[in-house]
Amino acid sequence: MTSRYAQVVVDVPTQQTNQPYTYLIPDELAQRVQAGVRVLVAFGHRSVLGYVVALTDQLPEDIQEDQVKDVLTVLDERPVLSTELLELAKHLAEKNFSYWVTFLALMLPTSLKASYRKKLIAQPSLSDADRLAYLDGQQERLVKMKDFSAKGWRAIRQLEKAGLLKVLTVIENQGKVKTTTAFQTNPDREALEEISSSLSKGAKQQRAIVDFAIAHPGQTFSKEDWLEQLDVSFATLGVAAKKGILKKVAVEVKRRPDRLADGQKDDIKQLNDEQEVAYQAITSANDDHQQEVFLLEGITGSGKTEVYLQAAQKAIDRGEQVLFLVPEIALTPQMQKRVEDRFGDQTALLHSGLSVGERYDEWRRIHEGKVQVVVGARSAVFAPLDRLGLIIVDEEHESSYSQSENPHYSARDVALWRGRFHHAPVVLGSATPSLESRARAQKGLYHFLRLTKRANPHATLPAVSIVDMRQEQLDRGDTNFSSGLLEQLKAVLARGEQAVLMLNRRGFSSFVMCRDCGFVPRDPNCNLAMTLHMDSRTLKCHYCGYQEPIPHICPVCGSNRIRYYGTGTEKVETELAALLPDYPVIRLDQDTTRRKGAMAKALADFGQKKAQILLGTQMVAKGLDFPDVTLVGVLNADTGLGLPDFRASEKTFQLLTQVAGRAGRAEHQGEVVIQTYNPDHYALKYAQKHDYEGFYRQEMAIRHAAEFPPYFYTVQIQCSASEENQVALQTAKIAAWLKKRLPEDVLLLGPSPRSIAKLKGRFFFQMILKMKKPNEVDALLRDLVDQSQKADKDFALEVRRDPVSFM
DNA sequence: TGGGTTCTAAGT
DNA sequence: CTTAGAACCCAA
Repeated sequence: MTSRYAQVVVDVPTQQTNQPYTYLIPDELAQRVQAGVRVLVAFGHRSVLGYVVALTDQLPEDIQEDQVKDVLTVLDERPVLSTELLELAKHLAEKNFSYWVTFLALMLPTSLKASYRKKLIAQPSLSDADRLAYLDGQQERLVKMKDFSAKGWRAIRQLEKAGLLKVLTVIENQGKVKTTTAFQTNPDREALEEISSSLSKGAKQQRAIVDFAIAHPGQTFSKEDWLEQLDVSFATLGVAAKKGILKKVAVEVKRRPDRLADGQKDDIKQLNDEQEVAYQAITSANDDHQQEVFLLEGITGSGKTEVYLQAAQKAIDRGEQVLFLVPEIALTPQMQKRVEDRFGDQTALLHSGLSVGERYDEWRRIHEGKVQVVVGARSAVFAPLDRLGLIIVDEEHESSYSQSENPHYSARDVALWRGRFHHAPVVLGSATPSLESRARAQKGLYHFLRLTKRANPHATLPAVSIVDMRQEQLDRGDTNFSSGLLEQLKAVLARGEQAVLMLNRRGFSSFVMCRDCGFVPRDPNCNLAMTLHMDSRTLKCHYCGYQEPIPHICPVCGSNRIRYYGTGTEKVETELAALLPDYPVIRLDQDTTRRKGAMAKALADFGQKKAQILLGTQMVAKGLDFPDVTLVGVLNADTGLGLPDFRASEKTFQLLTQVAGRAGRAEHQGEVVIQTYNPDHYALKYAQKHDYEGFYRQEMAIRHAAEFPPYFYTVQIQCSASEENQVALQTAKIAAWLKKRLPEDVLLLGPSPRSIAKLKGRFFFQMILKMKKPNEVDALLRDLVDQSQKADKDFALEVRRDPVSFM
């Protein structure tokens, strides 16, 4: 029994259209209209793409039968979105102050997104002049909206009204299927034998083809296979096709992203007792089909990956699928390789580095159910898997899991949602869990698992030393290399081992620091590092807007060496070349890795020991595993601490722990040198001792006292416009409007300008709300978003729940 | 979002 | 009085 109506969410991302509309399903489309297919529907005075979110036999109460229009066409043979994803999109739109349709579109590969075209068709009485002007002299023409001005379109509508022209809306399906030429053998044996007998004696190749065809009746082989198997040319195959021995056919080939697997099976490693406990816990949760979330806290090198992979294998063995999320796939090539080695062709890869075609094909392999494991970055969390049995979120603390542009969402939260939906266990893994997750484990909301030993029993944790750069500067002047680090570096190089040097350059933010005592000016209200604004010659707090002039003398020690802090990899490279002229350096930063594949090449070169020194930004901290690296140097641990963000200590601790984990992963003892102007900072002290738990306790106490997450929830309201006065004024108005309506226990901080007040010709202001209960102000914020949308066009407002950074 | 309607200011 | 552009509104 088919339904009468379809509930359709139309591709018009606005507040007043953020709801399903009811359309009549015409009889001839009854079989094809299902929940999750894309359709073309008439909407207002035009045709738009829509997503069928449900089928129904009932009309909404306030809608009359005669108001309902027909579904015009169906674009998909089978649903592209499952009921799970339809529901998830709705949930995310509500939670993140966005639109249902925005998330529906986000879940599909770009090639399935709507691309509207107009088809102009000349009618017989159209004048030649008009035909030339609008149709290039053709009978019909496909055009985009922007091909004509408003005036042009008005003229076209006039012609349409006069019956001289027809205008149709077309939706272009951008998903192009790639094909290759193949040849199918004639299944008719008798016909083949007849052809065989008619061949001349000299036609040896044709005879070989016929014999092969008789041996493999009705089978299809790609042209490459033919060329290889029979050693014939493409032209010969063409002749065979003409004779009727073969049939030329087009076969679909799926574009695949580059594989890193080299055909070697990744060995299944013996789990140690801690790994075994974790593995058992995760896989038995899978047995009961109870939804459970695991926080797997394991020091660097403790073999979390092996636990993931074996748990994944178990899920696959019982016919379930695995979703494996990594922060940025380009930065974790070694992880990608291990998954591919272990699971081979059952794996699909999804991330932003793929071409549109590759992405579309990988998505379709998943959609067609040909894949058991999906590895990917943030957006892969929407992979169309319908038998999910395990979700892994590796490095769960990474901020790249949160999308900071519209629509905002956190892939980690989506993973938890999908885990609940499928009753599948979710494993959040990290050496340095986010405080939020660790606190939930503390409360018993997550099952807490710990790996405290390195998986390689011969590998020990590196010895970490902290170098006070204030003293170094006094002794040796302005330098990026302390004598201690330089000495150790020379020793490592002499032994033929390798070193990783990290220059911490997080964000664009700049701040002021005293070179003598390490003092960083902080604002008196929030105790956060203030950001340098050269244009106004002031320091500003980005939470509360407090500002003061740039000091010229350090208020603590009286030194005049208090100034802007920041340095680049290039500068360091030059200094390094002067200090150690005989050793080549591989540089890894945004400049050197912008080109596709440049990163992988640099890492491969380092792996083959073409250079002994790897110098880079934070990206060297992630997931690299080179056995000969025995020294890690952090040139400036402080930059992270100076960020205007309450997470500054947490991020610094995570980064230091992570980069320290690159040293001594095999038999050699590793060493880590951290250079800093704040040698007594607790984040550094705990990183030195490899003590995450200690850091966690101290940081939690600080967050509690300062009323920050995870004790409080935060919402960021960001306003922007092209005129500075305009934003300032509007934001102040909104702040006043909010203050009147906010419940007493919700705190409003700001408004204040962002650290980069002007970006791409727009000015930014922000406000922060702090509250005890997560959803206290949702209705109010929803209201605010609605109103701002209707107001001034130039003025934009974004609401971000639990922002990862307050830059 | 886009297309229609309506309002407004400039053009003949 | 006509016309072009901007502002506003609505959609099953």
